Amino acid sequence: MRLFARKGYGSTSVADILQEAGVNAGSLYYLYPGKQDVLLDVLDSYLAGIQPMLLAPAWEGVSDPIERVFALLRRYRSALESTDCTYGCPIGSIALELHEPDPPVRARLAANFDAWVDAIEQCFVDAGDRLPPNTDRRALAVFALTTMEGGVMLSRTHRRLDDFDVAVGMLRAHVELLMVRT
Amino acid sequence: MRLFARKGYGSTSVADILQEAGVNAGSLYYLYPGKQDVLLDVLDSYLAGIQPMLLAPAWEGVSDPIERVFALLRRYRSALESTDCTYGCPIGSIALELHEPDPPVRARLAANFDAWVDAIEQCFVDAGDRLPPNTDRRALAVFALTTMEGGVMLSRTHRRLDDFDVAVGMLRAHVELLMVRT
DNA sequence: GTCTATAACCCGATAGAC
DNA sequence: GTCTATCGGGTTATAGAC
Repeated sequence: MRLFARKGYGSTSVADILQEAGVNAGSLYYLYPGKQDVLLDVLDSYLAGIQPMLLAPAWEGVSDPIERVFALLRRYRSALESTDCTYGCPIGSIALELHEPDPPVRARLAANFDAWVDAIEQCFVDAGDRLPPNTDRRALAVFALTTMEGGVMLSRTHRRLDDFDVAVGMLRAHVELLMVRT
Repeated sequence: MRLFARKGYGSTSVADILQEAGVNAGSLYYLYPGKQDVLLDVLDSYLAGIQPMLLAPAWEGVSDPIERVFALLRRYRSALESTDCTYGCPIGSIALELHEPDPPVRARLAANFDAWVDAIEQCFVDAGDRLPPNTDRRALAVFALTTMEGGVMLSRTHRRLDDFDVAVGMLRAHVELLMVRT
């Protein structure tokens, strides 16, 4: 998980994994048919960890549903900040690294995105009548994800937090415009 | 350019390039010191092509500056549509594929993003007083780029246009909310 | 289950003839 | 300038001892 996040899937060799794990080839291939199955396991772990490893820490002490959206985005900001903007979202990185069909991999990437969007959609649902009644809360959640992923991409490229902050700032402006107009 | 867009940089071998170009190794290495220099040249070509190859066709018959923003986004939608959502923005793909520092590559990716944002910023500037006077037009342009890149990422992963359309729809909603409030 | 050694292959890059 | 042939090294995966 650590290696795929830092170097991507293709640039991580099996030898890298063996060294990082302090294990020899025989052990890995005893557990996994091949390298791709390690990735599948990693992606399953991300999915299983969304609630306990991502949302729970991000939302500690934050009960307001709208603020929870931005508290989650702040987690990604912290990841960028603490790595000098070298990595943000590992799912997004692998998603754009994937060029072959690879259905099992893509299905798990999609499941991760879906779970993320589900959680944020629920925040906007919980916001209730603070948003106009006809608000498409699912669409807002998708928009939050595209904003985060796009912001991470630009910040990683420019090696500065600016673009991420600008994108999230615009998202907040949009949500606040919606709320004002209720 | 074609290969890097379809398969990414790492997954494109020099042999692939030679075959696609109908050329032998000696010729390529006579012109380029190595594979990475081919990428640099490709990225320079993208930059040089932004106006004639991307903006000009997108904006043919579209003079309204706000509509030009969405006409450009429609080009990316077409790219997704005509490839069954297998690729969208080649610059974004390479940007997230890049994990080493690689300053010369990153500088060119950044230059491509900057040129894109510059062009869209100019659209929002040209929109003049249709937007509130204190509108941060640069921020709006960055937001348009993150929306496109995030939308492409999700649509590629899900292999459907939905997420791209939702993200762009939200961006349009935001711009229209701004215009209504003038 | 874990080890070491290695098979089989593909990679980027080079040498040297023409 | 372009060709063919190949070098040296890294890749995933496997074989077989323990």
